Amino acid sequence: MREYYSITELTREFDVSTRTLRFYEDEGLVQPVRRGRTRLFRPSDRHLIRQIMRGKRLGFSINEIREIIQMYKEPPGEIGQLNLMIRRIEEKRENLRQKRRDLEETLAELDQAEESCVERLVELGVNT
Amino acid sequence: MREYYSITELTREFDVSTRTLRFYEDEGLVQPVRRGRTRLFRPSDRHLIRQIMRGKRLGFSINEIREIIQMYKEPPGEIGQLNLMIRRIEEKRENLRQKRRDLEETLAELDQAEESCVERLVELGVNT
DNA sequence: CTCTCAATTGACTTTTACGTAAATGCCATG
DNA sequence: CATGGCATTTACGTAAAAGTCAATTGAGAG
Repeated sequence: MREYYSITELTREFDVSTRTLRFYEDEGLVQPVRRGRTRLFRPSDRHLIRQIMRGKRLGFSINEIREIIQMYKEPPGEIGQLNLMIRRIEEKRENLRQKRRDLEETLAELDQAEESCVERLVELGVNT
Repeated sequence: MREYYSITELTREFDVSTRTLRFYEDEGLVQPVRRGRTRLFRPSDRHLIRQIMRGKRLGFSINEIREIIQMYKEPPGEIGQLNLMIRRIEEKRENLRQKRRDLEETLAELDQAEESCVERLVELGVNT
């Protein structure tokens, strides 16, 4: 496992701009270490970026992504906090399950749409 | 089946503002008929709004939603257009399948996170 | 040391998706 | 008829998430 990644390496890997990665740093989503002023991203930062991109593709806002990332971290030590955390996780999961339903419905409708197109194509093919 | 819905009925049903529905009209996503200046939404408009909301929950932009809605419509009559449409639909489906993978991964990680919390809770419970 | 090139910082701009306010229309009800 | 309750239009505002640009800076090659 590599120890450090440069910012441009990661911009290439994830197809984002340096501006974006710095923005994520400003937002506290990643904390690359510094050698002088140069950012050195560790594997853990890289993994976080992967999770951020996933969140983005799913349409989560930066704040929501921040929340989700919080959940991946070490569980808190206090019982109240733990219960709160569990409740939040359950909420997010329900949210994701809703997205999954939306997704399946949309896929189903697109299947239908494609079928209509293919049928129409067959009709046209037959009439030629 | 109801013939018409008022704008406020729909704002309540979908929990959006009138501004939003008018915005969707400006964007050409719905075309309610008019009685005088008053908008009358038909069942088809209502169905479109449902699809729009689904798209939004999945993180699609207005433009992407517009594209998807295009796909649900009557297939075009010309062969070239049909083939193009089919290709586009396939692209969207691939896009959705990616989202599904993202979603499953995120759900899996949240499962893990919750488990960690519960374990931690058990430890604390035992030590008390 | 100088040159160069990538990296950084900070400021300003842009796009998307609405929110909000003001002024006004339409109409049923007391 | 005036009052309340939706509706409409026009216009300006705004938050999120970067994009863009300019001015520096630092580190390594020669």
